[in-house]
Amino acid sequence: MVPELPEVEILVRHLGPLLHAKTVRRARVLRAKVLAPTSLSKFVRTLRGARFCGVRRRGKYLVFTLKRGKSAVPLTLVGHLGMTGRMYMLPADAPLPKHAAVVLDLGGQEFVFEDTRYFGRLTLDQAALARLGPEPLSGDFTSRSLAGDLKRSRQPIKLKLLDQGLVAGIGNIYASEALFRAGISPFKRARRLSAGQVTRLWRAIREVLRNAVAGGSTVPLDYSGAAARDRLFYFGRGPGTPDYYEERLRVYDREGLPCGKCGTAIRRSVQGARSTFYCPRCQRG
DNA sequence: CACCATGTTCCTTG
DNA sequence: CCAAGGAACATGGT
Repeated sequence: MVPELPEVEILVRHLGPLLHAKTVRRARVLRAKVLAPTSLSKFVRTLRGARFCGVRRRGKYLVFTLKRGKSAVPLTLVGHLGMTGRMYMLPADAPLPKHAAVVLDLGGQEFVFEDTRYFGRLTLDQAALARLGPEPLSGDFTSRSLAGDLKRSRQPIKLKLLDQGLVAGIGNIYASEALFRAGISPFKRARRLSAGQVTRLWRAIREVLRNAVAGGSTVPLDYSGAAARDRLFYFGRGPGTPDYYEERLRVYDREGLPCGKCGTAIRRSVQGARSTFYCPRCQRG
């Protein structure tokens, strides 16, 4: 499962207390690509001796704040998990994972950023944050602003929801889920949504994301992915157990299975080279 | 072996 | 200038 806003939110809450007040003794970079555009030497130089003071989330990004010595200006480290990224404290005397990209020595503990596909980032560059639209769970994201932004787009609404400049943090999974919840066809052009549909979509986006955060908060998690199933991103103890999070997804990856509302088989379609899942009966118009 | 999945950036096209 | 579409990235799984 690829991390989206809820998964990053859960991770940030988990990491906050673990990193707080820890000092970076040394930064080891095994894949300089994930630092881009920051250079390896600048990254290592800047982080050495810096002390974590906060972690927050913006869209799907993790934003770490650190301070060096007595300097009043905090420095910012921006992380993104891409598709397969993981961040966690390496268990004592565990070997480094095969695709470890960055390891921060915190003195007796090691913080690891691993990423099999290396699409993720851990960088001093903040440019990506400036391109993000409003936080969906904040007051900046309103039904009115959403309506205004959708009016300017001819894209199918499913694709538009993936635009991080429209609203930050929705990915392929929750885009399908929000549209199902709102009862809107993924193929409908953004500008063609009625006022009522925009309001329903706005509400559905917030509910779907909030529920996922709540779901992930109440379940035992495995942040490293070392277990047979990665519990951070499956949110549960595995297939067949009551808390298995994927079972709470209503349409994503459920092609051919009956819709929970009407029993019609869920369909899969491809939009912009990505899978879209929807109920052809509940999501007309 | 060929091909797919997938978020973001970059490049091209309209 | 802006919206939109598609390739590229990297690796493991099918």
